[in-house]
Amino acid sequence: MIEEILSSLGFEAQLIQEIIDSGFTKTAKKDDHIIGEGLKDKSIPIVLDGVLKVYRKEESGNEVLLYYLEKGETCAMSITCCLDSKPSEVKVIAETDVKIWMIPSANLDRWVSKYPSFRRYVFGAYQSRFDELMQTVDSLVFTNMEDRLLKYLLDTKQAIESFEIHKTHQEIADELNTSRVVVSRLLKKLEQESKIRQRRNCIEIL
Amino acid sequence: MIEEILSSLGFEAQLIQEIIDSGFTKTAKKDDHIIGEGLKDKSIPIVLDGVLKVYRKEESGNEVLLYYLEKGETCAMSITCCLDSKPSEVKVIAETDVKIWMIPSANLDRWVSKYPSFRRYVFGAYQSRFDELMQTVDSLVFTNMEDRLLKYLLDTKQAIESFEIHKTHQEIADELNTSRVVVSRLLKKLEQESKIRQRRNCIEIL
DNA sequence: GCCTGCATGTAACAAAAGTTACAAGGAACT
DNA sequence: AGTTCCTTGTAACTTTTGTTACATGCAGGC
Repeated sequence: MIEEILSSLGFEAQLIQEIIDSGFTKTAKKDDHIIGEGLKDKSIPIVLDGVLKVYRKEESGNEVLLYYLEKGETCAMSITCCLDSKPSEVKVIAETDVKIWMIPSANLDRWVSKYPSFRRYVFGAYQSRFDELMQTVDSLVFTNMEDRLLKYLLDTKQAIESFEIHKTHQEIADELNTSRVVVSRLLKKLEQESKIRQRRNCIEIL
Repeated sequence: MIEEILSSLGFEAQLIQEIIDSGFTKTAKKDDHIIGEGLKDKSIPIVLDGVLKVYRKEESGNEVLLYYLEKGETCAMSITCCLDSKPSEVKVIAETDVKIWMIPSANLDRWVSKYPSFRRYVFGAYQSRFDELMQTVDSLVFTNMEDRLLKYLLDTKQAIESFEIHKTHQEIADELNTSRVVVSRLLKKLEQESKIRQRRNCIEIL
């Protein structure tokens, strides 16, 4: 499985071998912490299966969802954190049960130097994360809460590959850093606009 | 001057020579467009002197200041944009008169592969930009407009290395994507709190 | 069936930010 | 000095978002 994914990322056979020889699989259950909370693994995660979610954390405990990481993707944050040995103020949580390939960060520099495909992958990862962050900024600066919520629902649908999102209003409020009442109010509005349908613990995207 | 700066970035002598041989100086006046508005130079800018500001742009014309780039810094966006040949939705403007060293992007991949110091520089640039973006996200999600404005003033003070900021309320409102009236209101409040002093066209940080 | 706990709905209010409109003050120019 | 333009101040109001408090409703265990 790991070979398949690495190969689909365009990696050279030799690089694939090196990655397989030096890394290991890690599995985690839904809602497990992958990064943050003191877990400063000196490793870069590549998602093999499932979905991770990346949060920005504030000292005072507030947090907000930045973006999802899907199959084949990696956490650009982790790369620079590892290279710099800096603790990051992000938190990574398993959105579903996940399988992750952990690459010890010691190899990174050598691989970037040696393998064009790895350079492409790493720079591509940065590009994707920048794009996601920019979209996050957009929705924060330029849109109201209703549109932000709708974008969140669509992003989630995309990440979990399902039209049914099993979350409570409180959980959604936490990810958007707003309050449950506001989420309930706006979901009701979206329902009246026939963009979603609601059941207990479940929102269906139409 | 360019040697001095490149050397202060920790670059090897040979790399410095290559950069000097393959790039060129570009000067721009305050308020000139460096990137955006169709200028898709296939080049990476390194700031030699002065300050650049990087905006996020929306289709509908709205925009918001993301961060400043100071001496020795580069635009991480440009790097990935060049590597991917993707048009970016950012805009870079000269905050002061500036001198910039332009590196043709064709050399990037080779240098990243060949020079450890260049890898460190590029990854460091990404790290810094991520950090700045995270702070931008923080001020958007977790703080009110007054604190956002104060952070903006302090960041600006830092970038231009002066306690006196020569901008109108309207200009500040544009950079924060809010309205002039709101800025005037909050600046008055900050003045009453003795955090700033105001004169026409000038805000003094206390 | 009947608790109990969690999830959702809703009203009423408060605070923050955005909008419109107009007044007033300074600077530059004739 | 007087005119004009740009900048800032301010009032009054609307809209959006957040808060508090309480009601309703559903699901699972006893």
